[in-house]
Amino acid sequence: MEHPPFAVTVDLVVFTIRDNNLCVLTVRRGVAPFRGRYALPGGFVLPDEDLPTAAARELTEETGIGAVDRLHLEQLGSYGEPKRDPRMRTVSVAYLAFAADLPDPSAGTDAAAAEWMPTDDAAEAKLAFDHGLILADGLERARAKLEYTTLATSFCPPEFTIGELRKVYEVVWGTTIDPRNFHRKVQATAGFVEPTGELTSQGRGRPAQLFRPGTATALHPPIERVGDRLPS
Amino acid sequence: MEHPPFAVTVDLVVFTIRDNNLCVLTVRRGVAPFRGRYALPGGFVLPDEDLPTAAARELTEETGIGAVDRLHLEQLGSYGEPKRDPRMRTVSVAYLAFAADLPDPSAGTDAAAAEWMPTDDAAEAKLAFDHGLILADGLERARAKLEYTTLATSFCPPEFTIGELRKVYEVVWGTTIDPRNFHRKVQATAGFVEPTGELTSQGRGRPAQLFRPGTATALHPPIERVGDRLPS
DNA sequence: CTCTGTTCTCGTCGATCTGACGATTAATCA
DNA sequence: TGATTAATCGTCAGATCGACGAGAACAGAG
Repeated sequence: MEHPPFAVTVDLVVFTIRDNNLCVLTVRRGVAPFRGRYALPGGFVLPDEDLPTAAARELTEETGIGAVDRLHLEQLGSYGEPKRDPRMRTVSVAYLAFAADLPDPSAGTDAAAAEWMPTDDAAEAKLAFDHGLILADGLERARAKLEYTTLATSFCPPEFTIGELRKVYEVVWGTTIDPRNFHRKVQATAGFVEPTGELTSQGRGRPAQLFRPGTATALHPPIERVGDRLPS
Repeated sequence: MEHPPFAVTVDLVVFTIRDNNLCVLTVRRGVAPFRGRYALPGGFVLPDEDLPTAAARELTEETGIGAVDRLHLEQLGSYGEPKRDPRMRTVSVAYLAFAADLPDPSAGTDAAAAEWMPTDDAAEAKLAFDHGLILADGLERARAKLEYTTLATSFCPPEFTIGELRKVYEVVWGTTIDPRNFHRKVQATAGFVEPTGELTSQGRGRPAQLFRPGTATALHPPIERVGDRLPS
């Protein structure tokens, strides 16, 4: 039994929240196949490169997002359907990333093709290859992760209010959450957030306390994903 | 940018429970590298084969376990560290499977090298390649899955008692669980188990009701993984 | 046959958590 | 100044959980 040659790629599902919308990072393809269609950023793994390294490199190359920024990166899964790429047999290892709101990737970098697209639009845009499936899997993973981990803080700036953190849950889940119960829950979970001792001075309404991410990574007990689903 | 050639393999972490022990399916390698060492079953993906198909095929070829048997199969993750296989650059897609107690794979099949090994022994046996890492990831995934899914029934025969189901949790988690609270919890979760209406006639103690797996796949709320950790 | 040990099954009780929601505080906006 | 908005603190009833008591129904020992 020989070992048939495969091409191995990494693809990235990078989420952020912009303007109260969950957005995914996309690139417009300049070459066939799927020329002109939107796709997830990604590319071939180099001969001497680890998979997470390849994911980080492709992200930087195509979008200018560097390791400098606070970024969560985890493996999502692999996709190897024989005809997923009409050119050759490929297996793609998908990675999932959560990013705080970042400057437009198209400004000032060599990756002018990259842009943030609301996930609703991306679902309708018929992404290239099987990237629509990968995006759907990433979305479900992201929603599930908010339930039992502290990763929602990855969507926030270094210092944030509990209201901003709640907005993350509401945007990703497409629900509304009672501010009072959420506030109680977050405060009661040791290590979720740490107070900085300072207050916000902007926006309307009563000023809010500022918090930093805490040291905990898991939520016990989790934050249940229920509530009124918004029409979207 | 070219596409460097990779070999793509599937590796399988197959768990079952034998004699009150969580066991993993292993094969003894007959060729270099790692000749004579134990490894997870697996092999190369064929040119026109989907990844889950390759996993199922390798499982049948190497162990005789067919699709006939009740078996849960899910993707665990991919491993592509450049030097994980000294022969060539490979990426392995690992799959995780839960099986009910099955006959010895070495009996009557062409896969005489396969055997069930207690996970504790496997952790000490220094598996070939990075299979020790893959096993550890599979073990953690399996333990987590029992918390919030109904997959514990995959370890049971088609009809089982609540006591047998509880034993699955105890063995996989290495804990003891209060039989009365577990009984209440399982009964209160709609769709977890369905009564067959019959009783067991074997074993000591009061006969127990027999159950089938229900239609639910997720547990809301989950069964918390706490309790007295056994020394093991 | 009786006793003992084992396992299944049903219940109770207090602590904790949750969802719904009232009320106050402190800012901005008209 | 009054309306609006958002943050924060409390209250309360219902659900759930862990710890544990108690009875039921079997097998095996003496």
